[in-house]
Amino acid sequence: MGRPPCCDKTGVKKGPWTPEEDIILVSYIQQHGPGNWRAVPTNTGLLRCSKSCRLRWTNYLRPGIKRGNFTEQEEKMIIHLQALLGNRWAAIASYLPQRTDNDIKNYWNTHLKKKLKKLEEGHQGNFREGGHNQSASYPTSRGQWERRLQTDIHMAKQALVDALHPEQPNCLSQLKSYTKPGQTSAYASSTENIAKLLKGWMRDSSSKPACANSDATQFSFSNMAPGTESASSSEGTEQNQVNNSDCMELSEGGFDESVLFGFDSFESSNSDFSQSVSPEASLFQDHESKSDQHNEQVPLSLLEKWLFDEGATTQGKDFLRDLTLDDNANFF
DNA sequence: AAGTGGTCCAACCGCCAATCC
DNA sequence: TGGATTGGCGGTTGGACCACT
Repeated sequence: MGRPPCCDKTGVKKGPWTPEEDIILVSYIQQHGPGNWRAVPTNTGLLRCSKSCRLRWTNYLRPGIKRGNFTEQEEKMIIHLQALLGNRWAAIASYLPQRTDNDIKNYWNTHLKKKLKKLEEGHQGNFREGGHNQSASYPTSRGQWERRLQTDIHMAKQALVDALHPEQPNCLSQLKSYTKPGQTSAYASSTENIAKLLKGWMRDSSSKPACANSDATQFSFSNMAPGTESASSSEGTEQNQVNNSDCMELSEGGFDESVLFGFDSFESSNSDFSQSVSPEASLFQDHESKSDQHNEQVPLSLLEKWLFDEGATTQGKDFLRDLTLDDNANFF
């Protein structure tokens, strides 16, 4: 009856992953693609639970993950999606495909919660200083509450529109926002060893015939390439922060990483990566890419559709309907 | 230099719906 | 059909790191 256990509870290694384990996992996924996690520990010999392998892949090794500081736009988007969706980090992450739900959750818990709390306290403090006893957040009468809600919705609407329609920054400006001067990415430093270990192996793999799911598997190293870069140069911490698919021109390496890792096709193809994010996000991405092509932006309708389909709260529906009717008209 | 407290984040834990056999 | 298991998710933890005393 049922399936065999995914892994023995005994003899399962826990704790931080070593570069060697990463290499084993990534090379396995390169050959077989992500999925069937149950088979991963047994087929690779990794002393890890299948769940641990999946988490390591999705949160760290998966291609297309952007490391480093969150941009202002991402921050805004998280704040307002969190307001709309609650702590549904996976759903929120589907709108930020380069970020993992874990990253977003961590960022929310460590940065944004405090930030919003401070703002709220500051807001309340101002009210108290001004002689108001009521909480700014919770006006007592229904009329006040409704006015407050309308104001909040309007503000949220505006900020979400801002977040969804950033002035597309170029790579260098993104680069600046990802990394403070002198800051070293923990990811980069931790993957540096992986990169060193991978360096020779990847060159070999580039000459191997592509396997059936080569799209996905070549991508597997897209987020490792910066480590490779840093391994071969004395600095390059800023480069480590940059999403390679966005900023290939930053590559100064001796070989063409875009060819080696298949960056060119990464964003636009029907890769495993795009399939691995939610259908909504894929739609979203698809429209974003189309928007880029036509220099116009349409993602709001998709956000709206998704929330409607998800059975979002009536408030959310009203908000989005309002958003679509009002601000889209203004915006486009 | 050592101790302390705060911050950050990778990884684990537990729950649950979906899937398998 | 139903129990076992997987895969996905959100919450939480533990340790590394840093600033300050």
